[in-house]
Amino acid sequence: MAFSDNILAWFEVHGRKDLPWQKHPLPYRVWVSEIMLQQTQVKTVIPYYQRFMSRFPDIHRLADAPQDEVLHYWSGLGYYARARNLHKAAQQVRDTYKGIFPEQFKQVEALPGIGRSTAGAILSLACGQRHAILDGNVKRVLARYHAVHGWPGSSSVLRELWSLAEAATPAENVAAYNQAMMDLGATLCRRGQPDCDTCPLTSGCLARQQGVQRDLPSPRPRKTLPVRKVHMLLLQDVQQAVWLQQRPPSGIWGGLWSFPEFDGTAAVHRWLAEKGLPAEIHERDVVRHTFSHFHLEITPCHVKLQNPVFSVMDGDGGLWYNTGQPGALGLPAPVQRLLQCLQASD
DNA sequence: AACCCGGGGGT
DNA sequence: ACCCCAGGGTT
Repeated sequence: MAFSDNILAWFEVHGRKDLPWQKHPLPYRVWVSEIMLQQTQVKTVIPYYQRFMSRFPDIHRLADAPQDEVLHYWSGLGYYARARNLHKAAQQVRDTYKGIFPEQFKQVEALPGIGRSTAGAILSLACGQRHAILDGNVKRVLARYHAVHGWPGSSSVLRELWSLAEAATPAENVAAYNQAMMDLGATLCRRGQPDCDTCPLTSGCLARQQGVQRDLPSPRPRKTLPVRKVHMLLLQDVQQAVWLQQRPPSGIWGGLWSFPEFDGTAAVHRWLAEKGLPAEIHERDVVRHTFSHFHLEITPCHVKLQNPVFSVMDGDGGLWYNTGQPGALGLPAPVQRLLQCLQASD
């Protein structure tokens, strides 16, 4: 029995077939789901996907929306470049392809945020074209089945896995096969506790035969993360609105709205003095937020204004954010948490 | 605290 | 070809 027949037979019985993006798998819906699923698990994605699709039901609605609103619907998912690229790509599809998602692999892969695996996933799942995919789940299944050692992020291992993925992809039923591989990796061939006893590939799995399934795929080489410290000014006006500034278009939290940042308390005092604002700062407990490549230690500096602000504090790309009637803006997860702390303490 | 993730961009 | 970057959730 061929590898793919085994997978397909398992999928018939155990595969997930009623995920929101599987009901009417148009390219746009599969595209949005694949971008959300790139760094995020299915369970987390589902509510975001539902909200996103009800606000942006088609490519035109997404392309025509302001970026702030796209980021608003992405807030909390992380990796905001995904949302910025998705938005930009929707505009490219609108302007270059009259709003119709292209069905040529090269054209799909050329869209921002779509690489080889995502292009393959969209065109196989939505259009039935034969393309291999290689997301984290498929990497894990293949690395174990063929006992491929080494970190999948290195170019040699990645090349090997792509070659195995291409070779395993059947000519027929590619959509079911690709979905099945992702499901198998997500539900049975898990990273921590693989359920080899119920796996359809158990007899041919080399890692299982060698008893190394828990060691594959090899983990990424780790470095100790540096710590960056920052002071954030939580400036609250008489109506409890909070001053937020938009971050630069790229980099951490690109395009999202956050508190003004400073190197230390002295810099916060200087900023307040420039604006003629009172200088009574209440430092809160440090909040630690971990990124992939550093820890961020945030010292929240709470300042509550007693008098209405008459000066318009523009020119800073800022706004007064009213938590009672929140606008449609992108907010990073720690900013949302700090805003909730403020509300709770009122 | 360590681990996972698909793609973009710089050198 | 080989780095680094990015943000959450899960274990």
